Parts: sequence; structure tokens; C-alpha cells
Amino acid sequence: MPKNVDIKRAKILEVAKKRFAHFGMAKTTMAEIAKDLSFSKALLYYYFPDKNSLYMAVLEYVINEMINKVDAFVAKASNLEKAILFAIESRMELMRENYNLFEYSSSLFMQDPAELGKSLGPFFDRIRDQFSRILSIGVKNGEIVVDDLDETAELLLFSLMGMRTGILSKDLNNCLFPTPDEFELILAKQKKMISIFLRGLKPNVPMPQDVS
Amino acid sequence: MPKNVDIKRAKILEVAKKRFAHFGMAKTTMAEIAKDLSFSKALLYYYFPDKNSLYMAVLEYVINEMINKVDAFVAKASNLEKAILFAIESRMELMRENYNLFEYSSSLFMQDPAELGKSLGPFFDRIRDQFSRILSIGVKNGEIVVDDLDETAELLLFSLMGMRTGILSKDLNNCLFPTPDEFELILAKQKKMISIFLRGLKPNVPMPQDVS
DNA sequence: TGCTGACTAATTCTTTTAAAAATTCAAAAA
DNA sequence: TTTTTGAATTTTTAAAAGAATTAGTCAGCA
Repeated sequence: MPKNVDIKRAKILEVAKKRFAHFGMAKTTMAEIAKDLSFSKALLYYYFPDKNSLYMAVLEYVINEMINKVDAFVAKASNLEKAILFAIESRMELMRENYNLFEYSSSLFMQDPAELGKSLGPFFDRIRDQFSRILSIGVKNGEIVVDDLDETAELLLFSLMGMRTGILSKDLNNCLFPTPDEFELILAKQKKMISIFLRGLKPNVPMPQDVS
Repeated sequence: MPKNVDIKRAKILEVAKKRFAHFGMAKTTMAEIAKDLSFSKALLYYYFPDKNSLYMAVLEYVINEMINKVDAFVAKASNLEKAILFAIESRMELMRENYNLFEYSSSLFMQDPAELGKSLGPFFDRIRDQFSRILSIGVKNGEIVVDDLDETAELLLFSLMGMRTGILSKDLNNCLFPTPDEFELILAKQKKMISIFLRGLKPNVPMPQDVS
């Protein structure tokens, strides 16, 4: 039985999420959120110390949902590649649905990486850890061989990030954030990337008779 | 025998390169370049239509050097991985030595990706084509198997870019451009990335007896 | 403890202005 | 005709000031 306080906190998070996801952090005022809820502005500050904390709380809330969903799937997944694919599709869905929620992070990121990096770092770590967990399943299965699990997970995550920045840097339109159709393209590239990451380019099966 | 005009052009490029590489595009004025050369400012405009063209010409000049150097090495390289390693080390060296030359591109990039993207696109393509060429050597050797060469080259390039942005996004200090010691870290990650890209994580040699 | 309205402080958004830098041009020099 | 320049002109940038919006605080009510 959640306490009354928690319910109200959740309500605020829900409304703030909608606003942030739709208009972004910069274009959402505390006054608007309060109005949506028919609360007073001051009440928001009773539950959250400042706007940034609220934003971070929303971020955490949303990312938690995603991580849990993926964990649930992974728990009963037999095939490694399917698990990874599910993870990146979920991640993509998260971004698509929350569009401007992340746009703020990336734009703020350029101005003052230190401040945001400190706050965003843990989120990155959690996602990397999830990849690490997923990979470890493949190791147990004997599907893959990995020496340093965390490092490899980071490598995988970085390479997938590269697909996004790569696509976006070729996009002459908006650069901050993908358009809906670019999401598809990025996802497609990421899938190919994963395939190579797992299998590599070297031929697994050497020719029975080498002609040379 | 290069014409007098070409010699003067080259002189301007050389001096501009030094300035741009050292102080960056924004902090270099046409007046300064002219002064370095003991030319009049107006003469620069006789050889280059505007500052941006000069900058782009310098960029092309520098990138050409790098591409040619790598091509020369690749031509007589036997091993695919060595060729790729040489390529990324050269690329890293290029960035290290020309530091602020590229910093401008990346910072401008955020403001107006369209304009710069149009100009920078061809450079990207040329580097990707070089990777494509390098990969094709491995294909001929039978070292690797690739269905779509260009696409795979792009994938490789994107994933390597991911190492950079990945490292930089964790760096809380400056985000625009790597510090000298970060270059090493990025390069190290990229090397690991290449190894995985070529070999994959899946075990090449299945166990002779599977216990299951 | 949970909540509010009114208050203060910080931030962002113009507008203005001055300086610096890019770019042009008529004309001299070669 | 081609190359070069000094001086004039236009654009950009930078700083300052002021207004307006928004974040954040606080004393007090229920």
C-alpha cells in the first residue's frame, strides 16, 4: 500500500514526463506542470528540490521501466542475439516515445558536459551493466567468448552509439535528434553492427581444400 | 613545373594551416594570415573567394596528405588488420597534430549542421572509401568475407567514431575535443573494436566434444 | 505534515552599441 | 592582362543594459 505522499510524487512524475517528453525540458515551466495538476507551484518544490531533480527523476523513472522490461525478456530468452536485439529495440522505442526528453540532455551536454555528465553517468552505467548481463548469458551458453565482460559491453554500446551519431552527422536537416524515419535507419545499422560484433568478418569455416 | 600562381596558393595554404591548426578557425583572422605572409589581406581574396573556402582548402590539403600516406602503406601491406591499424593510427595522428583545425568543424557542426555537413560530407566519403578499399584487400586475401563492401566500411567507420564520442561523453572536462591523453584511450578502444569487428565474439572453433 | 500565495533571485530574451573582422573595389604596379 | 594593394564598406561578434520570464523561497494557513 503506497503512502499518499508516494502517490502524489508519482502523479507529478507522470505529468512532468508528458510535458518533458513532448516539449522538452527547456520549454516546460514548473508553473505549467503545476497547472496541469491543479497544484500550486510551491507544492512541486515540496516534493522535488528543484527542476533539475524533477527532470532527473523522470529520466530515471523512464529508464527504469525500459531496463526492467528488457530484463524480464532477457531472463527467459534462449538466444543471445535475440536478447540483444530486444534490448536495442526497446532502447530505440524509449527514445522515440520520449523524443524531447533526451533532446535536453544532449543539448545541455554540449554546454556543460561536466554537470550533466555527472548526473547522466549512472544511467549510462546501468545500461552498460545490462548489456554486460546480457552478454554473460551468451558466455554461459557457450555462444560467445569474452575475456572482459564490462569492457566488451562498453565497446558494444559505444559502437551502437556510433551508428546514431554517424547517421545523424550525415543528416543535413536536424542534427540534435533523429527524425522518426531516421530511427529506422539507425536501428537497421545497429542490427547489422550487432551481427558483425558477434560473428566478425573472418570466415568461421575455413575452406576444406585451400587452392593456393 | 608548378605555375607561380600555384606556388603562392600553396604558401597561403601552408601558413593558414599552421594558424588554423594552432588557434582554430575562429581565433584566426585573415589579417593575421596576411601578415604572416607579408601579403595584403586583399591578396588572400584574390586566391580564395572567402575565409571558409580557405579553411576547406586547408582541410582538404591535410586530409589528402593523410589519405595518400595510408594508401601508400596499404598498397604494400600483407596483413589486413595491420593495414586497418595503420589507417586509424594515421587518422588519430592527423587529429592530434591538427587539433584545433577540426575543433572548428565539430563546434560549427552543432550550430548549423546543414551547411557544414554539405562541405564535410565528401571528406567523410573519401575516408569511408579508403576503408572500403582496405577491406577489399582482405576480401581478396580470403581473410574476411563481406557482402556489401561500402556498407561494411561505413559500419566500421561509425563504430570507430562511436569509440570517440563514447569516451568523450564520459569525459567531464571538455567535451568538444579529446585531450592528448584521451587520444590514447580512444585509440586503445578502437583497436579492440577492430579486433572484434574482424573476429567477432563467437568462438571460431567449436568444442570437439560437446558435453551437453 | 501538507499545502498555498506572495515575494525574491536567477535566467533568459531583447535591444543597443561599439569594436573587430570579413569582404569589396578602384586603382596602382608588374 | 595579371597581380597586388590601401582604403572603404558590410557583416559578425561582444558587451552592456533593461525588460520579462521563470526558478526557487518563505511565512503562515489548514
